[in-house]
Amino acid sequence: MLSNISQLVVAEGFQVVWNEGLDEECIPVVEYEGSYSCVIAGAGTGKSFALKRKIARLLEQGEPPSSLLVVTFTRTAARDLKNDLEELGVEGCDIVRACTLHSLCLWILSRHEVFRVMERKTRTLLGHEIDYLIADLSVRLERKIKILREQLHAFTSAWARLLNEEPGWPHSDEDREFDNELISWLRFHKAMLVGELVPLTIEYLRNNPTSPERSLYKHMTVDEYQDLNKAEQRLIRLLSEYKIPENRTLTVAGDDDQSIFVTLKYAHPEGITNFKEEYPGTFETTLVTCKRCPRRVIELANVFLKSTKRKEKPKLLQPAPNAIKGEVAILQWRTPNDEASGVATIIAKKISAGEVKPGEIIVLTPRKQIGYAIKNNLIDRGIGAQTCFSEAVLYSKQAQEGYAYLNLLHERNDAVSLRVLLGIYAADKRRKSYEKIRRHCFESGDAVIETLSKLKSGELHIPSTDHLVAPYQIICQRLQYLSTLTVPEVIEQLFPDGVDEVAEIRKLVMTAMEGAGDIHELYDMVNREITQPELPKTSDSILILTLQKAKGLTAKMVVFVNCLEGCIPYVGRYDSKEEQEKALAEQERLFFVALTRTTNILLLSSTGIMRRGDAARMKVRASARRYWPETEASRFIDMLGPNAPSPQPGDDYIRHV
DNA sequence: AGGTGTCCTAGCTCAGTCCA
DNA sequence: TGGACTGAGCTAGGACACCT
Repeated sequence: MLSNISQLVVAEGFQVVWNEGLDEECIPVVEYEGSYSCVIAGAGTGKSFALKRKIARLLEQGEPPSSLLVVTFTRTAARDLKNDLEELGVEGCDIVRACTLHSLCLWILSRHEVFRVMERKTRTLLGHEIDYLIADLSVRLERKIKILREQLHAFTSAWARLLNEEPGWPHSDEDREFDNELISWLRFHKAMLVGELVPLTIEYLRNNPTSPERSLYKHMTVDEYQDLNKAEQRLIRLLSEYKIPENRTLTVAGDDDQSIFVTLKYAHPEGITNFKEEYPGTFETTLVTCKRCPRRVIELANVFLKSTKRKEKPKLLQPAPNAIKGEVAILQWRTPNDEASGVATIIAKKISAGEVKPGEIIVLTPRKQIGYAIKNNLIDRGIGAQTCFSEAVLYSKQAQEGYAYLNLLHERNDAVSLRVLLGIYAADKRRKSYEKIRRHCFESGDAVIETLSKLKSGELHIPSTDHLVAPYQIICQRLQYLSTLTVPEVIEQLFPDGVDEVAEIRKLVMTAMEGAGDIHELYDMVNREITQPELPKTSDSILILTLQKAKGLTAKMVVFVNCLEGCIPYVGRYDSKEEQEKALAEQERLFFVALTRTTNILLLSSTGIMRRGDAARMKVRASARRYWPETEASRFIDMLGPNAPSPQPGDDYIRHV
């Protein structure tokens, strides 16, 4: 479809015919010229395609590309969008800003005025760095680590949900004390929490109504709007409501049925269903013709939506007129090992029969463990497979240490990395001594690095800080040495080959090195990869991923493994019934997303028994009293209705492939 | 002498594991 | 199902070093 259009563009002298390749349902989305439009688009209804066309139309009509902003949910989506626009051959598309909200905020905040005004720096803390923040706060506030963690969680969630703006938001003195100490630590270390990015950007924009960022973009497009939290939706509002330039437009698109980040990121899916109330005069379109899924899948997905009983009138999908019938099968295996090898066998058979290519297959799993098992089974059969879970690259102390040095080579004054290195191999992170130094810094106005240098030279004396001076000396020497080395030599020093603890980060750094000219570029790339990982671009291997990662993906064949009660739906422990209901609703949407990824084949697979220990670890519900208890297939499979294929033993299915 | 901080160990809790 | 075991992660407290 795309190649037709690019030919068309060339043939007609860079004039895209807007309705070419668009069905009737999507045309109004592209043509609408008013201020606000909201596209509620069911799975596979061509929402992204329509948005792209709208952008192309704006550019062709002479809107300057620098006045266009497209916010996507992942870096992968932003990259794909730009590639597709380029393929369309629209002039100026490379200048259009297509990025995630995260990087938009980083960009806005890192402009010099913002840093000065806010007295903050856009240096976000990673997971292990937060441990040091907590350790230091535990000295200051004399509270236990566990309690501080809870308070930190409450702090970020309140900001994400804009709770602090609601009247009557209960905020105890203890919480306020925590907030103050937290902010003080962050200011001192010139750092911020990822969760603060959006609230700080909001604060900046609100306090500076004439800031250039507010009038920078004339046409804004936000994809996956249902996955934004309240703060993020507020930010979009701030960026779009300023009167200059005139005739601004805001287009949001998404699907509340596919909102899967409510419990994970406090997403606010009501934002899209209530969009027209919040933005009066909104032109709302609902897309229901699914151009992705086969008839059989659409039929089952609709039955599922109805049986969740979440809405009086569920938004049902319509098959496209030319939709194929497709294939859906529900398989059951005896044990998890049988499932892993059976699924691999099916995939191998389908590939050798020429039905699908490896790059057209995705395996969805609610748990990593079975994902790894399937990957190994596929590789044993000579088929390329890649797991793609959010693995902590910085899980080991050595990796954290190397990363901190890399950080310091990039920015010598990075207080967070210095803090990490000072306490890294001490069980208590040398928090008490560090607190002394911090106190001195507050009184003298010196930075940590200056204080430590003075302590080292003997110019200054603070009792009980010798334990910090010794590591500081080592850090200085090491940095001195590292700065004389070339980039590849630095990598060999920090992340040596053959050391298990740094193998993961070494892989990442080596890939980044290919595109990096110097240590600063290397750091930028590594940091971006760690904070905003991208899906690998593969055409010849099977992707094995979690449901959250599969957001926005399409594949010819989708295998959903471990379809077990307890895995999906997984409802953790919640205090209130209300929260539990919310979690269940999200699991239903997750399952709906899984169902609607395929263009041809959908396999749902589960096992009959599982070792008790494995079941407990994976939170699978298992019958009692046995070492190999029986497991239950997910209740969601029953909710596919009487027309769903009946579950069959996996081995029977293999015989018929 | 008394205070402070580190290091070390014992002990606690919790979750997972394993078995009758 | 229930009870014993194990290991991880954390904390409390003692021994020790160092400072005032």
